[in-house]
Amino acid sequence: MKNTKAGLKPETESKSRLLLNWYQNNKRPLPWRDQDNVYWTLVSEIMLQQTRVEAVKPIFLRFIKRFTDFESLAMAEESEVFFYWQGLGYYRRAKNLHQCARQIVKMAGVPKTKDQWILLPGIGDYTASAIASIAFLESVPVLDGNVIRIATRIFGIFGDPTLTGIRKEIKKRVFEDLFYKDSPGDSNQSMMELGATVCLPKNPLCDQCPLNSLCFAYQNQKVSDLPELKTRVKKDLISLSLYLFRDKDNKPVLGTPWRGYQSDYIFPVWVEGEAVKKYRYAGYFRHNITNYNIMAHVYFEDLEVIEQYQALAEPKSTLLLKALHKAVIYSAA
DNA sequence: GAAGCGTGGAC
DNA sequence: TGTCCAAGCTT
Repeated sequence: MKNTKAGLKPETESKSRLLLNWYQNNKRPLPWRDQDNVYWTLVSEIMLQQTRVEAVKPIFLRFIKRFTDFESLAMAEESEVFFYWQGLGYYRRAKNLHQCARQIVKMAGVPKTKDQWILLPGIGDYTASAIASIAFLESVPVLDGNVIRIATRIFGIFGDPTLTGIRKEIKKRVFEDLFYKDSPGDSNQSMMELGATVCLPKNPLCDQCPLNSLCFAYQNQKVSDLPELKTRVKKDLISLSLYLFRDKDNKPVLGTPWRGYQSDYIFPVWVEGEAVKKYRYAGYFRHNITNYNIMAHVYFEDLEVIEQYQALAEPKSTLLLKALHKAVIYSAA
């Protein structure tokens, strides 16, 4: 009855051990995985917040090539850090990561424990636990979207997982049954890897799951009913005017009179007095962000402002790139 | 506790 | 095309 490399016996082995064994045989090779580089671990964990692995890969490689370590990142200008963040969204993460590097280089040494990491900007319970367990082997479990999904299915935990009570129950069951305390880094990654590659939100690959014979949802036909996530609020469709113009310093600017959105990186604010300028209408496009579906109408001052913008080396949001594209198409026609 | 915060890919 | 959503954090 010895265990083979193909798999352990579900009847006799703990779930945490089964999961760890599955992970060691099935983990994806990732640029930041098994590298013993705290800086890389930090950068990857921040980039992976609410972002898919495939989207992170190329940007991570470019980022660490330009900013090779904490010192290199700390010395950089914020605008250049934003530039290398293009395509990931949530630019506040880049701002906080940059600040992390600047704080860390001033410290006596790199933080080690979860309690130390969580004090840094943009690092919450999940990220602090992930770094401490993966880079320093601190025995602390993580609770992210993947872990919540696999745990609610395996144990049959119903109810909104964002509620404190449900969350505590998930955490308890994970700690008791899924987390392998002697191998915290790999154990945490084993739970997340299962959620990311097998226990998918939709159409999960249950026949490939090492825990299917022990899974409540699979055994009771409840896989598509868990986790019980609350439905999102319906997004408002808004009409928005975007203006490409030069400010008083002759610098190209994207302006909008709308102040309903709280990101001055995505929507630079309207400059008072610009409304008196004459604009040409280039057309419209759709842009969907988390809480709004936007119908954007593009106006531009003249052809020169478009050329100036294209020559500008500063980072451009996707919204700005779309607006520029629309103006270029119009001009060429 | 709930809302706000981006982007690109899958379907 | 629209909808969903992916290794969360902050206020």
